[in-house]
Amino acid sequence: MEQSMGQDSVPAHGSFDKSRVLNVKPLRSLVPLFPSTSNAAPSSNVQGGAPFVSVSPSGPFPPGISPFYPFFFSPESQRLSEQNLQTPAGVAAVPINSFRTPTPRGRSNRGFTEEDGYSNSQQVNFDATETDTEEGGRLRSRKKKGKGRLGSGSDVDVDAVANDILKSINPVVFDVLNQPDGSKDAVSYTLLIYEVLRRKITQIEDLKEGNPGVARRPDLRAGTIMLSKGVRTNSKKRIGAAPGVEVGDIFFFRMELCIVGLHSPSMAGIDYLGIKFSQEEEPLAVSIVSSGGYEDNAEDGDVLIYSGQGGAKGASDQKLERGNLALEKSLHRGNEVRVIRGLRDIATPGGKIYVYDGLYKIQDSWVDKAKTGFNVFKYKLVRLPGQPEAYTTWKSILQWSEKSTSRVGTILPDLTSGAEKLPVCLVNDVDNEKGPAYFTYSPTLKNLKPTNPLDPSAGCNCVGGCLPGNYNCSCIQKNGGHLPYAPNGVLLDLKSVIYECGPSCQCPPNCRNRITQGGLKFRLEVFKTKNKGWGLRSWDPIRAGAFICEYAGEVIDNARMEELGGENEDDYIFDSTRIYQQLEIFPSETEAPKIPYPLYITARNDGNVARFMNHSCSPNVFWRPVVRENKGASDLHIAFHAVRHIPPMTELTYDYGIVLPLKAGQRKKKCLCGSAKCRDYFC
DNA sequence: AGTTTTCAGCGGTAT
DNA sequence: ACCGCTGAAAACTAG
Repeated sequence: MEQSMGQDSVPAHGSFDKSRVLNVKPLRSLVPLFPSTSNAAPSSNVQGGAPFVSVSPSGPFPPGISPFYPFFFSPESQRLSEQNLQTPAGVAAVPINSFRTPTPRGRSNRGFTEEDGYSNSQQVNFDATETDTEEGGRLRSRKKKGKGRLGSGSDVDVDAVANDILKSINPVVFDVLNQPDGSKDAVSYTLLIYEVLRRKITQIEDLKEGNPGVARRPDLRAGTIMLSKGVRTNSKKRIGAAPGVEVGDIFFFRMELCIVGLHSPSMAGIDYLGIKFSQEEEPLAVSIVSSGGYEDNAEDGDVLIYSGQGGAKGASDQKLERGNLALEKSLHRGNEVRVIRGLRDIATPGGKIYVYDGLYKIQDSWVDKAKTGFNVFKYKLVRLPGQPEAYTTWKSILQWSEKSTSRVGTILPDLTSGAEKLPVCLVNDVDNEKGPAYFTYSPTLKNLKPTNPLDPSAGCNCVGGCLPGNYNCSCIQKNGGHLPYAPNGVLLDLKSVIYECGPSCQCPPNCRNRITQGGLKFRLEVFKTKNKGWGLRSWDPIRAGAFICEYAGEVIDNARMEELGGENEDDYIFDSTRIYQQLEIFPSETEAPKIPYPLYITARNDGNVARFMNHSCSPNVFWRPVVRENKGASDLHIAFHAVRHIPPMTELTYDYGIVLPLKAGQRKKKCLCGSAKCRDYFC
């Protein structure tokens, strides 16, 4: 049964209403910094040349390319936004044509030179004419494909689109990627670009029905394109940590490990330095992926018994060669080996998740007999001390799932009192505070006033659900001709407004165009942070683009909004009119966000988990306006999605944005996000 | 749940 | 240039 979408569901059943939690003043990350005065110029707040710009995620993309996340921007638009730093709202839009302007050679190439000595065939060339190496590669892969995939012209589409996407990346990004050593930014950019490519390819493939039986692998296609164009980081194989990849980082595809330089083989479990490349006399192991495919076992979280490779699926003895030899040599050498743990994730259907578990050393090796009776090499790896928790966090969560009592610091097992499909627990393991201030848990928007339809229609008629390629679907039309979500529900592209199906549509609740209407999909918890009051995090891994929650609360009008400034300040306001700093590299656009109309929500008295999300200048969550058709009018909601893959127990944060100009009496808050790109305050 | 099918990087070896 | 190996991943089959 579908969860009530009513406007005012406030579950308060039983004699004790647990949704009213103890009365303690919430802190969030709000510490008043300085009273707003007219000359409190934020000059010192713009660090690292990152301007506050008004960002519209819909931007000058060529036809057929819908931008995915707001981190692509043409050099032209970037220049404009810098020029218009002081008046972000008045920036002129970049004409679509300007996108097509050929990037000057020197510019587009400057990110990739031969200085790493590795990129012989990796010089970036996004021009329509392909390089020799690229041509060769494509011919070769065609040949390998043989009879498959005949006549589908999909390669042309994909390559053209991929080139257009890569061309639209800010050259500054390539400067970062081109550093011989990786960095957090480089890893982040690489993965974001990969997501864009992969999803775009998914979308293209999604459109053409047919070709059943042909394994479409957008993950591999995207990876290949990036590797061939040199859009990657840590391309030099090395022993020890891969700079920019942090212990605990999660990945959903083997190709992701590859492009960030964590583990280069696309399939094999052991990565090693061969004799040729290293100056060494012997091969040395660099990293392993432990996926449980062999008869491995782990004594505890810090010890791993890893099986060697080969042996023809257990039908013959393994030999001391390749990866096995490298592991043996590394045992004697005592060098560090990166370990990636592959896990089966229940939430990800049929999917695996890879957790970077940090550096290990090989302590022992022996020959074992497999069940089939053949020889298997075994290696005992021990985790180096002093590294952040990673794999053990997953094991802890598994334990909590089995019996909730084993979790220390639990205040409430479910602060929603059943209002959500999944419980949201309340935890404090840092001090004695018993919970945030009173509020009523409400998963939906109250006081929602459907307003003038943006694009009048009676809703769609897709009785069986909206499907890609159905151009008769009015909802698909409003989204520019395709569904905004992938089959697994992640947001595929980032228009300024997402048009979902609504009450007026004929499609069922499980329609793929109703992703934000199904309630929580991840087990979230509200927890006490060390210095920012209460915060929000997830027990489950969250993939980039996944829907997390909407901003619930009471919709208020502009007049009421004015009252809430100054003395009566409301720390639980969502204000769609704020100005947002570009996310990381983001931003693209120069026109203001095209939200249909200003939306103000207060979650002080009524709200959902979103009210606990703290601000960060380097957030891992972003929001999009969602419009749903409702009896000839439009409902507007705010949906939060993951910017990138978010490991379990990582705090969820979004950019609160800033108010320009500050209202009378309104104060700026000292930002405690601690990110390297912190702009010191927010509103 | 198992099986089948097509994947793509990279070390090693042969040109 | 090729060969061959490989703890992938999706789709399909069977139960």
